[in-house]
Amino acid sequence: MAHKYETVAAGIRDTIAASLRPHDALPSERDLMSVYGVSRMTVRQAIAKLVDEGRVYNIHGSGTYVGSTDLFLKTPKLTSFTEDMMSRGFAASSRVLALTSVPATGEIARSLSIPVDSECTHIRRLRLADENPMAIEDVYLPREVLALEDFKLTESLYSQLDRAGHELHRAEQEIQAIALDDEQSRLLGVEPGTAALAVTRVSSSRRGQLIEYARTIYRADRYTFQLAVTRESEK
Amino acid sequence: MAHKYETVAAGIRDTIAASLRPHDALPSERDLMSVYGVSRMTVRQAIAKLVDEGRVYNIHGSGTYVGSTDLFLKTPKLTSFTEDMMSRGFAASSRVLALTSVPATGEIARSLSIPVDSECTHIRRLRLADENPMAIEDVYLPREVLALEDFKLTESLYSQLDRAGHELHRAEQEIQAIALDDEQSRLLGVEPGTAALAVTRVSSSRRGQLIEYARTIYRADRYTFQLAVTRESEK
DNA sequence: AAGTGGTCTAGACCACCGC
DNA sequence: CGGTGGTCTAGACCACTTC
Repeated sequence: MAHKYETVAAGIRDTIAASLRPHDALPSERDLMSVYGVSRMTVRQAIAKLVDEGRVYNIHGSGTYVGSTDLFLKTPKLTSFTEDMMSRGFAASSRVLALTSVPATGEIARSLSIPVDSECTHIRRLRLADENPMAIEDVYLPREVLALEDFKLTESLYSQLDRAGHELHRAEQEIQAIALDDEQSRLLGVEPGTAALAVTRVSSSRRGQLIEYARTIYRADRYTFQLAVTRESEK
Repeated sequence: MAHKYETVAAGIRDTIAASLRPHDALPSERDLMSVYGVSRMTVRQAIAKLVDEGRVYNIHGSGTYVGSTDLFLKTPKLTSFTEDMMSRGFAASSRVLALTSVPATGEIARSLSIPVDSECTHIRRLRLADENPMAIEDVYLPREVLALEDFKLTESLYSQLDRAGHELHRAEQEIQAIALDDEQSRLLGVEPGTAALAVTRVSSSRRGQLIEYARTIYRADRYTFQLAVTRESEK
């Protein structure tokens, strides 16, 4: 536990779990200062982290309160399919359908800011959750990021990118509803024309370098997208 | 402009717009202190706000940099349909399809933590963007929150809730892909069986009181959901 | 009026990056 | 090694809620 505010945040989490119920008030920030022997700013940083996690909320002038247990979703994070399935309680696996080098189409080139027809590594996988088809995933990477011959089937894509110095940090996603074509429905094991969720993602490194263009098509009956939002209290 | 950090943030925004390009470095925090005549914490608070907006990013030990212009989506906020359409460049309007008092179904009662069959105000509207059908919206409110006879067709639902002391603050949304049934497709002006996006939302006040259960069905060809995510740098 | 969270100051030291 | 952002202190005053 490196930083003090993390220690404080962990302590508050434990207090909540042990003795507080939703909408109960936390001790005041000044009380927490003396309890943990830290300055007020450190307490506030700890509380800010808990707010970000959705565990507590503030009311100016009144106090800090425990959030409702049922509304406990935090803002979604950039995750791999495997991580996403784990958090949903499934075991992830996959079948590689294609592993090729392809020229970038207009859409992919524009999204990754690379020239049209420049070489990309394309990985198409059928993604399974508890051995059942869940999604079809197409990932495109500029050859400079990961060359086809360097990709290892046995290691997760993200850890290979990490090792190559292309750690992902941020992504923009677009979520659409589509109707499955014949091939997609066959792979996912549903009727052609069935509705499905399509998530298009462009991921970048901390430095803003565009790394990955991915499109994932999920079975609508097995996958939904969840998301907590707050009202922008514009100032 | 009440607070200093907002003034600083606005100043930095202007600087970026006037003279910086993506991935250019901002002045260091210590420089910004003297430029704006504020303490370091105030500078950091301003930068934190800009990071939240997706305009800049930090690299520890190196500097603060301007974000890519094209990836400029912030995390989605809790908005009314009208606000959402405005931000997408459409003029919103609506046609009320139904305005009734109904007993809460199991799903709605569970979501709002009220007894099954307790009375709810139900508002069903066809939502239009630039006069074209965009979505069908069903909103359910506990009678205690807003009684049927108190609802005014001429005023936005959210401002009525505000006045009644039920200001919305947070919501959880679930996004699904569905196939439209006959009635839905007729209202939206598309073929039956077409894929559509369904967003189910449970909204609560700052105090955690559950206020609103809403389900909105969007035409998939006119509406997509956009969302920026970051990788959880777990510590 | 008392107590709460929100903003702000003027310092300090640490962890990391790049030369 | 110098400069950067990240953490932290010990105060202060302000804005808001509650009684």
